[in-house]
Amino acid sequence: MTLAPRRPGTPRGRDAVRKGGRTRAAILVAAEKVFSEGGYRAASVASIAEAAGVSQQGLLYHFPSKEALLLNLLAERDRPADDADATGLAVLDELSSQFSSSMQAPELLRLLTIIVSEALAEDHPAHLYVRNRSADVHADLVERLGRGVADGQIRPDADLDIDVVLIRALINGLSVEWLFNQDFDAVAAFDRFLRLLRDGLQPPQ
Amino acid sequence: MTLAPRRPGTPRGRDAVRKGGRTRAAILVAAEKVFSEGGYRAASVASIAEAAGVSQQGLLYHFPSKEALLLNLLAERDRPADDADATGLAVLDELSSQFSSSMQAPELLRLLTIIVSEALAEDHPAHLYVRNRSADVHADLVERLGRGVADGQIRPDADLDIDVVLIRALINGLSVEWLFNQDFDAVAAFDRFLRLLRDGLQPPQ
DNA sequence: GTCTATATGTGGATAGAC
DNA sequence: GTCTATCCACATATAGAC
Repeated sequence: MTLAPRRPGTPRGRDAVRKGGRTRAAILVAAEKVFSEGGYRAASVASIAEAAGVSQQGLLYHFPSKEALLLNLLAERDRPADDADATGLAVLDELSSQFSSSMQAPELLRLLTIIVSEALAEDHPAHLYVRNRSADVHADLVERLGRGVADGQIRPDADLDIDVVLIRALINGLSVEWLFNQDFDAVAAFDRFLRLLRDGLQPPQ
Repeated sequence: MTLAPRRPGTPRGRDAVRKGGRTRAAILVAAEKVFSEGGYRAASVASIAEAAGVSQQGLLYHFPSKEALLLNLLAERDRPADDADATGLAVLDELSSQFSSSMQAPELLRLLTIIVSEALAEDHPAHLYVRNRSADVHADLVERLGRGVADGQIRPDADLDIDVVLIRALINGLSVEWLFNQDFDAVAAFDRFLRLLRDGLQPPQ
């Protein structure tokens, strides 16, 4: 629908194309779908191209390699929640609602969950990405929970590093379990854990 | 070293070969190693054969396909602990020591952990295996914990299905975390969780 | 920007000799 | 039981036309 002429390669100044154009967006949608089915290795560039409605080489014009496609996809979809700013025990409530939200986008959840385990291999294209992402999330949670120690909401002898590992491990493990078998209430299970943890964090009265 | 003649295909009656011969055993050892690195899909039959010291076709004489190799490996290595017979809250202590033991065999732990997520895909050769194995473990834990309800050790309103999901999800999640980064004490983290859970299971005094 | 054609590699599995 | 030789499907990526 663009009537004015435009030189190839020129960045276009309209909303619809602000992030790189229709085709590129369609490829990312297709990549999310196909990568989420069986991870990076099981997916082929051709199948993603087909799902996006372009040829394989049309795809490779926008992303120079399969690896670059995955990394761009992660950078674009795996955004940290920008409203994650609770501190102290309120972090636990925030985690509950974030977990609940993540299950409203099962395809993205499945993509991220599968990639984490697949990326255990050091030669996996997302190995460093997952490692850094985990470390960032960990440090952020420890820091924000830690502010609850300062104001006496959390007992001073709490080992927040261990508890944050528990939180992150459980989110990952429950996601796997839920992706395998959706007839249990993963949010209720997570909330059960958060109650147990809260009881363990509160100072003795 | 077998001096007596032996017809091909005849089952041999000696200890060293009770389970199928040296070559077969060497192939299973190699398969455990290679599959544990990056899962089923990333492994090639040729690389397993090379690690076992046979040709690819020598391997395929013993296992008719890559898929059969994985399934045989799982059937042979993923044995349930035969001394898992605790009941009530003692199940939690048993789980702690089982988890600790599993980390003494990091290669097997890595194999099993990676396969679980990889097998989320319905066309994965181990999909049904993992599904059934999880269900069996789940039912067994619920049953043995449940006997603690009968004798008043565990509060009668406990939701053991949810708590067993937490246990299994956490074991998987902590395994992933530990395989990524071995400089934290995964057993201490698991024990911390088990203490929280125990406090939540005990009847109000 | 998107395509056809193709280079190049690697995978799993079969046939048949020894 | 183990090997060599080979087949065939499929994968990623490049070259170049339009």
